[in-house]
Amino acid sequence: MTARNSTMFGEPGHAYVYFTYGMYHCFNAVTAPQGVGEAVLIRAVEPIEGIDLMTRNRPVENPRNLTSGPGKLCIAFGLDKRHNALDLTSSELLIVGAENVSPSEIAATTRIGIRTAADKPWRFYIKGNPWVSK
DNA sequence: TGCCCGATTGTCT
DNA sequence: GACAATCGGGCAT
Repeated sequence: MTARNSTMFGEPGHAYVYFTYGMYHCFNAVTAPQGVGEAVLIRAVEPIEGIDLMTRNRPVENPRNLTSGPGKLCIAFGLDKRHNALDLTSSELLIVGAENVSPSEIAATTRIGIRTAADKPWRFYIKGNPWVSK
């Protein structure tokens, strides 16, 4: 645990937003009890509402390019370090509800974009969904 | 105090 | 498919 990643060791259900590559932010959800360093990186989302606002934040010609990466979706959502440690159940930044996706529709593959533990099957997405990151 | 590199992205070839 | 952009954290001196 360091000062930078301390929120990942904090209360679950909170946002963990960190700055990387000198120009991008990554949005994670803390997923383990306090004291355990665990979080899930949101690598991509399917834009449904507020697409006009997202496009203003991140002008792109193809909507498929709007939120199809961890850095991209933070730009489109306007997320930065100010949102670090926000409560994802009761703040301005929420993760709500869920589509009724059955486990059989969810694919698990090896992780991408990293060197450490790249062989772990910890990358999850809805099979056939065109909004998945690459 | 110095130095390397990062759950990336966009651009150019 | 290779590479530059860009900067603060984290580890080595």
